[in-house]
Amino acid sequence: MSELHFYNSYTRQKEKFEPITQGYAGLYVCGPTVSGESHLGHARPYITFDIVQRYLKHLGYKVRYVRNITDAGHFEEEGREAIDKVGEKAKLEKMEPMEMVHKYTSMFHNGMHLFNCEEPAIEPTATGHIIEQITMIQTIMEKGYAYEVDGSVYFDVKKYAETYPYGKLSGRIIEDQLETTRELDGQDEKRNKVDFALWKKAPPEHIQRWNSPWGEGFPGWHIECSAMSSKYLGETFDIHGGGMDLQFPHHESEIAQSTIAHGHPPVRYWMHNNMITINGKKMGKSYNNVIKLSELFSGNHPILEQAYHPMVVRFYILQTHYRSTLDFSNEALQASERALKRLWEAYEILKKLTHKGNAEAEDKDLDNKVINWLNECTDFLNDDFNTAKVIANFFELAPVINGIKGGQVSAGAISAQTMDLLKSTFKIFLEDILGLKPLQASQSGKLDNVLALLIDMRKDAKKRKDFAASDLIRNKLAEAGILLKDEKDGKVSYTVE
RNA sequence: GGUCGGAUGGCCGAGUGGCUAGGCUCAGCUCUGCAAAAGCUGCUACAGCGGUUCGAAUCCGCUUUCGACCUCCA
Repeated sequence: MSELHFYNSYTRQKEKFEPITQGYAGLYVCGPTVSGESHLGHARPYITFDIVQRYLKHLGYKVRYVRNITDAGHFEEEGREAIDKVGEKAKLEKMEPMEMVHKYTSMFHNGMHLFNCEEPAIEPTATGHIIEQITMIQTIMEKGYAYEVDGSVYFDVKKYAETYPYGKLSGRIIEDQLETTRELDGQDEKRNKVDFALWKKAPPEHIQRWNSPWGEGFPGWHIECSAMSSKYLGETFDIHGGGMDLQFPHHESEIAQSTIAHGHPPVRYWMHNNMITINGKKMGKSYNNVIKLSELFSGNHPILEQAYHPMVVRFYILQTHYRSTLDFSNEALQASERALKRLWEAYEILKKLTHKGNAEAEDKDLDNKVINWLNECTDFLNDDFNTAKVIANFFELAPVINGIKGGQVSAGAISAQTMDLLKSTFKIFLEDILGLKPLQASQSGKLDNVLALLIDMRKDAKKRKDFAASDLIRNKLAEAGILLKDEKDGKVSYTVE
């Protein structure tokens, strides 16, 4: 595809991306609730939408990427008592809510940094936008779609559904929702089970509380995203992203709130990433099967056979299309680790490769293949961000690069121009768009010098046919995580584990 | 129970009507003092049963089976 198309969850089909304002793209992604540490499952949306954001920029759009931090009390919609997740956890940890929120926000940021996810342009917090949320709730009340009961305010979904397509995004039928209602013995303040809270009265023990026209309380979960996205991206913006599990009720509610408050739907394109599963089950708090990011990176978890580098995890996620489920296993991660190492080494070799021979390609057939593999990468991303296919093509190219270096492929097989294209495309796709980095930082010159000495000593030993000595050097270095490789031309290179 | 989505080779995973992705593993070969790395070659799969079609992993139906959402969830 020559233009960007991607799957719109709202219409359930792939659509061509046409921004509201030519040259600009607004992207809102539901961020983390910072009442706990992020886990592997959380990594997926942020890596997925990092690609979206990076690719839009690559296409020349000026992107405003907004990702919120939920630092105000979520509460259980159907529970009889409002449970403030942030406040409850803070009490458990004997911390001020803000202290705890700061702690987990920092950890989240650190994780994102390790994954090489670019920072959003704006990262608004729910607690920083209480006024905006109250204002929006008031607007909805004025329009007659919300009602107050004893200090809490609820959105009237039943009334909304009479005029608007409630349930379209998540494929739900309002009547079913109403019928399957199991009333909670009249203790429920809501007119209908389907109604959701916009504002919740704070019980006395509740830590996080703000003044409002309805008394002290705290905002509902859904309203923060509506208030903040419209504030920073406008009443209608281009793309809203998040995990599939947020489709209902979160995103459905966002649509309802914004539609009433602003008179039209808020979002042009909805995007949802699929879940990461573990043994076929979604990774999530309620399943007790989460692997926290710190555990993943340290290997400190019963399920983990080893530590996994953040880039390996990123690569592993990108090898699967974002709308497919992705099952965690040590085997899969380890395969990704080997694959990434091989690919990256080919890239390092490519950087040092200089074109030899005629400017014209000696092997026209190969030259055309290479050009085609490179050009296809754009088509793949244009077709619903298919990073899996992009990566597959780079694995087609790796043997060509290694072959040129190893002499199996003639140095002038591809044209000088193709060589340049190869180099620039690797850089643009691997680094800029896929956001990959080498597994370890480049080594200091000091290590180079030390190794040069050892390599020389080993060379001498080999000359004397003292293989015991040469193998000793190689084996000891290998134990230390430094692998020597004897190149064809007599040179010796090394890689550090 | 309702709604929706899957089931692809030893493992992971692309793929929507013909041109049999890719990765990892495994085996053989080349290179090497031996290795490692790299290269080459091989392993040809689409849950089952029907149907549509000249032709289906890909479309339709049924069956089996797994999962997601319906409550907080990325």
